Amino acid sequence: MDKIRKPANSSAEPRQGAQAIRRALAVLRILAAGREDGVPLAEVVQATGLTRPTVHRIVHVLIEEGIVERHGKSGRYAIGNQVPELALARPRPSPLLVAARPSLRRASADIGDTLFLTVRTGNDTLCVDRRIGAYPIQVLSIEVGARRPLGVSSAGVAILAAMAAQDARRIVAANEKRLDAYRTGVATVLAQVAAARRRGYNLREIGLVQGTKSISIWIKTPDGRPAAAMTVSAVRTRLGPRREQEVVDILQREARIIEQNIRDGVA
Amino acid sequence: MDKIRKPANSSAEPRQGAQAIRRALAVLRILAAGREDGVPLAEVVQATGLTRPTVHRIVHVLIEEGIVERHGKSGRYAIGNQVPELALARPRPSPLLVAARPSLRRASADIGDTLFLTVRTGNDTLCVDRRIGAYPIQVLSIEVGARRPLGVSSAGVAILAAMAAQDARRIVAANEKRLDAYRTGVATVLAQVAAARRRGYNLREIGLVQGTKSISIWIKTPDGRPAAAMTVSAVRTRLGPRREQEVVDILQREARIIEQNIRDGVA
DNA sequence: GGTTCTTGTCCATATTATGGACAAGATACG
DNA sequence: CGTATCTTGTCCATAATATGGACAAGAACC
Repeated sequence: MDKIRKPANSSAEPRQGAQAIRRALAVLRILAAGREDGVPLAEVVQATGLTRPTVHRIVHVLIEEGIVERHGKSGRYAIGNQVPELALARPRPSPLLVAARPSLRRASADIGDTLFLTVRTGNDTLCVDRRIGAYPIQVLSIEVGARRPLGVSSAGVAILAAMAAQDARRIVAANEKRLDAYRTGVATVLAQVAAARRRGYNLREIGLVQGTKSISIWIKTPDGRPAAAMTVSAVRTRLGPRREQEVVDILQREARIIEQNIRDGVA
Repeated sequence: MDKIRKPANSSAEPRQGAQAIRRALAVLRILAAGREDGVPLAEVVQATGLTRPTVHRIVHVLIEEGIVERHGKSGRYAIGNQVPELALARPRPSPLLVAARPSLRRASADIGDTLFLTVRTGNDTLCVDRRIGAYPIQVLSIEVGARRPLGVSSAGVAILAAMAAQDARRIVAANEKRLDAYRTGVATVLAQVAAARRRGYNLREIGLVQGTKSISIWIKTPDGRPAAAMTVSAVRTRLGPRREQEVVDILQREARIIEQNIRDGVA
């Protein structure tokens, strides 16, 4: 009699026996979003959906291990020294960054406004590169290292727009608890995603900073899933309809080149 | 009736309720020592002292979470992309690095041989900076990011020599299982530590690479505990007794300056 | 086509992590 | 200066989780 076997863990069904580790990582990712300033315990509780004793325990164990630090005055929790230390084990920049570098240089020179490269990491977006353009007014709101729930930033909406609608919905739903903090919600995000999907790129008329406008173009890996987005942010007056189209053309051209580089294994 | 309270967790008694998380971190640190190439499962088992099913489970959960990667061909496990991503949350270089930078520049210029800055992290040493000197023959064996059990590298011995003998013994004992891989052992290491303590710095006549010689000077934090070491490595012929003393003088001068910078909070 | 590696999986079990409830500081307010 | 309202910290009985012994399946080597 044949035994019925599970299909050899085909990367979808979650492996069990490590709840605590997964939770610790969820906590870490929330702390990462707080950058240097860190995050108060209550906010970690809210964002992860875990109970307070659990978060407290996890965070304090991570402190003992040097993975998390606590800011003296504020009592906020932040990513600790050991994390960059562990990161040193990977000396080389990510393949994506290598593939994108020449394009970023070119596009930044051609456009002259601030250019961001934002990757998807789990349910977050993470800004991994920023190029300042030649034009004297630059939008510098987002810094390298900035991490947000997918759906909050212009780049995040673009990335969601480039995946199957169902996947996008699942991710946004998973981020629901975290969206409040950014004054948005599941419905708003999904509407933006739908609009971006129709348009072929994402346009944000009202940036996080008043009077700015952003254009985001997605970048897909060979398997067809979006891995990143390039975003141009500028004061609104710099991005009239005509120039908008110019910028979109440049970004789309470069996005295709980056995708080609990834396929060719330029890394 | 007064309740007897534990002394408010004075940083020594280990907090419990997170065995799995601690184990996962132990695994990560071993993987970090493997750098890009990674580490086979069996070696992680050996180094951590955990059972194989446990390590297997931990490692695979970390893969699902993107914290660990697996190298296609070799099947070795290595630190994954998400770790540097998390590290981006700490944009600023460590205070120690800031405090040490000018001294490294000066010492490298004065000495002309390869200069390393190595920090202690847990029970490991981690090379965080390397300066190539002007002399045409340079010892480049150790790279930035290299991680070893405390006691294996010249810098590690120096750091152990600068702490209370008892603490040093405890750390070396904790690393016992990992020392085999480097062809050394508890007794050898402790002998080297004792010699370095007497001398005031560490001297290694036979470097990991044949025909090289290393000098390591420790750097202490204001609380008196060693946090790092500066090491000069050169071909043996470059470091006769006279020049050895010169190099030691320079390194010791700069070590004191770095310690002063740390005290003054130059960061 | 065995022999010896290393890696992967299963599952009963004991150990561990969990979270409700309570406590203690901090900060604001009348 | 008391008390109300936060946020953070701790305890401990209990359920649920992680554990590891035993077995299985690939690789690699001869």
